[in-house]
Amino acid sequence: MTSDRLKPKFFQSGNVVNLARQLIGYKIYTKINSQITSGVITETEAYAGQNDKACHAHLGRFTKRTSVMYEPGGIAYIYLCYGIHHLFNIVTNSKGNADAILIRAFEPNLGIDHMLKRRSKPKLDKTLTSGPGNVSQALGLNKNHNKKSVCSDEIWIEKTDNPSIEITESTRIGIDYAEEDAKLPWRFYNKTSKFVSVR
DNA sequence: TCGACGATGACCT
DNA sequence: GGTCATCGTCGAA
Repeated sequence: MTSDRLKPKFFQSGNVVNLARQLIGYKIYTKINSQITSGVITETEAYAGQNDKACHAHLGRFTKRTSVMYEPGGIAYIYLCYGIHHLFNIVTNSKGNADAILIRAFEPNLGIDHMLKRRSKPKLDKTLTSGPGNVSQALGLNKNHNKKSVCSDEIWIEKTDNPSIEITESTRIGIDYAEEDAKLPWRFYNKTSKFVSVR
């Protein structure tokens, strides 16, 4: 298994659905207060800018919150949901094209003790890092990391060559309001992993 | 200003 | 299966 750190150019591709699929099996790292945590991404969702009713920036909606999504790919979009949960997205595509990938789950690898502490949990189980709110909390991410690069020494992603991945596609979670776009198969997960929020 | 509501998760039965 | 905590953002007034 080889590893390569992804560069911003990787995230500036125009095909967010392809990128979301590719990220399954890649490794996400954060280094917060010199504590390194990492894991293998097991679940993602694609949000395709203005043509996607589920995306915050659909129809070119431009507000203070969504402005970060219009930046060139390779930075984080983190926002608060239900007043409680921070959701971690990666902005993709070129400047002006507001695409993003939501990271919904990963499989813990390094720094599990730090993640347990952040999540106030006694031991490792599936709920540590499945579900987008849990992902951000385990990695130590919050809205202070909004708009920061995901190709930096604080947050980065490594390409891996992992043959045991079996990718399944499905509809996205929690976006019933998006009408026909709610049916798009833009959620991807690794079938062989336990660390997936919904099957 | 203000009211409605959400890309959820934890805990209960 | 169901309930509910909890608050920033947005758009209407």
